[in-house]
Amino acid sequence: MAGRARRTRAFEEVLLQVERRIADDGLRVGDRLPGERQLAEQLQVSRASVREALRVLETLGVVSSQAGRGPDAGAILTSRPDSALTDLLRLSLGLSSLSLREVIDTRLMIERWSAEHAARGATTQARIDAMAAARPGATTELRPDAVAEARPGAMAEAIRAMEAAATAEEFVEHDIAFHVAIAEASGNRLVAAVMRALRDAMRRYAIEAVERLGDTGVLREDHRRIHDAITSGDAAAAIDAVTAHLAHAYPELF
Amino acid sequence: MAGRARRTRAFEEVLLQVERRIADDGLRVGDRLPGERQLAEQLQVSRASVREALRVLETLGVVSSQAGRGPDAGAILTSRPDSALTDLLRLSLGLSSLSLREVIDTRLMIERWSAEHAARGATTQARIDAMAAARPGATTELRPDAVAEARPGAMAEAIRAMEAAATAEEFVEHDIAFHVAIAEASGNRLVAAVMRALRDAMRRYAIEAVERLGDTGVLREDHRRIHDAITSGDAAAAIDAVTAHLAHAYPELF
DNA sequence: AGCCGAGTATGGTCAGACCATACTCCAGGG
DNA sequence: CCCTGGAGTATGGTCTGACCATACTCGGCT
Repeated sequence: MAGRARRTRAFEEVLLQVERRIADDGLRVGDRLPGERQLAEQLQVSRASVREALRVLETLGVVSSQAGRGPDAGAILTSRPDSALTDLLRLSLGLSSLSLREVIDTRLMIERWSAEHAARGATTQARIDAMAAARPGATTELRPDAVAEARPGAMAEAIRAMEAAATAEEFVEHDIAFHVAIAEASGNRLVAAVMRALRDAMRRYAIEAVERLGDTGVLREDHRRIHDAITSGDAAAAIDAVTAHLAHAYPELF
Repeated sequence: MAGRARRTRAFEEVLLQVERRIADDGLRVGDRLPGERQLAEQLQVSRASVREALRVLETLGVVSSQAGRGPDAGAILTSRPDSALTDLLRLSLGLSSLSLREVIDTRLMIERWSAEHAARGATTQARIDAMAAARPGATTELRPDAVAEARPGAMAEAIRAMEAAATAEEFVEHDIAFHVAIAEASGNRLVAAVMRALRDAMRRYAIEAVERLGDTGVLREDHRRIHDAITSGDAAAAIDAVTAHLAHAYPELF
């Protein structure tokens, strides 16, 4: 080893091996990884190094650890990229390595895309409803076989909740639910995950924006327009509506 | 603690405290965190727990650790969300929790947006060139104060390199560089980071697609069209060109 | 049959040691 | 005076071994 590139750390080797094992053994969500002690012995590293690798995988939303015994214990493969994305964006914003402007521009891109595709998909809403009926609960887990994560009534429900919201915090909470529902209705889980992460990371700024605005009437009216456009399958109107909505929410950036 | 929610682990507490310290002390990229031993004593946890937290932050691209002594040693705050995004996407694809279709649809969204904004920004290219002249090197670090990461000649350079590529791997390498350059030319670092992550995570599939295609003539012609549209500031043409390009690269998905 | 406690496998945490790395500083020679 | 080389040291990287907390498993007792 010439030494100009840092020697691979032990936990990185574990990471590689675990990823290779996932690919080679065709491991799927729900499968279990070997225990920390066993993995340490197999890979000839200390348990501490194995733990660091598992912590990384947990951060990336790939595994979930559970103490105790039985089928649910140990490191289980999962798939929740949302929280990793959220942490990433929140910390990047905190370090000012991303400007609010860039984040909101990105959000506008995603909102327009989501609204368009949600509207286009509205014609097949009946099919989605039928599949959604089989959903076990409000799990946020991304499941490989799910065709759509969309909860049919989620958008309307969020609109109602916003009417009843007493504080900016409450309002923003349901506002996030509304916009995430649109992204989920687009049928693309990656886009939905990014939307969720963006909104979670921006929560603080959204609350400030609402407080600065004072009256949420304009925003609520926007939501109704967006909802109507999507449910009636009018993609062009949906795009216009979300664009106007963002301009209303962040007038200083437009 | 009622116990229904798992007790916070030690490293999570460290994570919270470090993030709080970043916010409260106004730490910026380049600043140093206390050493592992010192942090462990301050927070009354073991060094192993501190290390697990640092590993998480490193995964999220927020810190970078360097052994030894001096100003560059220790845990330094950085901002490289790209690799975290890449790992996230690659592992999600590996676990089949995201379909290739979803990833490519997302890519199309970003490509269209990037091409459009890169074309719009082409008129201010002279200004960007001037700022780029002051760039120290080809660092991939996201710097807070950078207005644009765009390297002026990057697109043309990648096009030339693709002409000379002998293998699918080589071709894809420069293809990635080309598309990332477009995203960087849009001036939005978050979008550029997502593009880079998408392409890195998809590298394997892109190589397969190129091999399946056999002849890269169509793709190379597309690249020229895209480049021309962007440099001439024709946003509509740029959008059309990238859309056609993606359809050529993945005919089976359109 | 049912319940309850011992056993045990699993992750969570800690303490302490040692190694590798890379800068700092100072003594000695040129 | 400057330069060079080695000792000193602060930092991350790794390992060992221990103990705790949790939660299932199993067997024996009622």
